Amino acid sequence: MLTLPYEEPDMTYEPRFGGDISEREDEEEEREDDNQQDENGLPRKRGPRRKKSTKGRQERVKVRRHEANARERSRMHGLNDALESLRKVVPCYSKTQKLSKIETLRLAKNYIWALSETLSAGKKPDLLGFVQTLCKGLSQPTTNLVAGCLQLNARSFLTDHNGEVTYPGSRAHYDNMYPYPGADLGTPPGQGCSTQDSAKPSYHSRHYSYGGQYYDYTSPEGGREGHLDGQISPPLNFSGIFSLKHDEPEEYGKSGHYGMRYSSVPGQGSLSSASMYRVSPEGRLHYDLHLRSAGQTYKAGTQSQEFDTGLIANGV
DNA sequence: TAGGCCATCTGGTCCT
DNA sequence: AGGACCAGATGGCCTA
Repeated sequence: MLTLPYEEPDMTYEPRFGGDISEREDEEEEREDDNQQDENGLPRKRGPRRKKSTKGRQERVKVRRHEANARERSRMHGLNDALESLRKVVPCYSKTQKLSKIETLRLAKNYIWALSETLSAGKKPDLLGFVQTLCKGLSQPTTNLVAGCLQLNARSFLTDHNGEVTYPGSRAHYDNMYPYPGADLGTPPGQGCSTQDSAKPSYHSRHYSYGGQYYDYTSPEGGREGHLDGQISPPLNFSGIFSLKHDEPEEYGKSGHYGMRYSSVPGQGSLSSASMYRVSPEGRLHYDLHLRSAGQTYKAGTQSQEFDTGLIANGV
């Protein structure tokens, strides 16, 4: 929040701007400080000489304070800009429902951790585990937001009272929770936060697949995939596109960028036997892993080149 | 209305 | 000396 332009704070002194204060006056006052006794007549202590406060000095102090305030504002704006950039590359970016600073940092940390785990494991990630990692330590609203992006029921992976996620740890568990994708995925796009429990999807026709099962699901908007109300980039979307980041900030196209994308768009390429997901032909879950660093692009899932993490590499 | 979040000011500390 | 960085204080805005 920006407040009104800076106004002069009340000072205990009253500097006069524009006053005719000369350096000579200060020099004279500094000479006064050379006095061997303090104001109580006691011998002057060692240490930096206390300069007598004058209007000119007060004015300069005030000006410096003013400038320091401006620098501090600028510095904080830069910090906030960086934080905004971070918001755009972590899952669940929303212009209308911005993550708080602390939640952004937590989610970013979890995101990095989850991606690292995925890479080091060298096998397909368990979605539920991935999301649980993402949501670890996050507040309930943010957890709901992530759930909304994924269109999962947050209750299924909420943390316990100790702040630890309760992780069922099995695909069977997940399948039991969601025997049918519309049954309790609950949250239609755009209602991911806090309203998901009450949302009853009755509009399923889009292809949906996970864990070898194949479903059908359609967004209430009539097919605009991944559309969330105000969420211009639902990076984690479970309703046809599972995308950890599907709009890429410009700056990350220029420099290094890590991103993952899952897509079920038919005809966008199939997976090899070593692919992350294999589903029905109509709803192939396309998995991409983009690792862009120093101008290089690593893409997994569309070609049959082995990537040393176990993923399929392309363009290496 | 309380609590959360935020922007800003401010003074202290450290570094160049 | 001056700038960067930091943390505490303060007050405004928003939401449950």
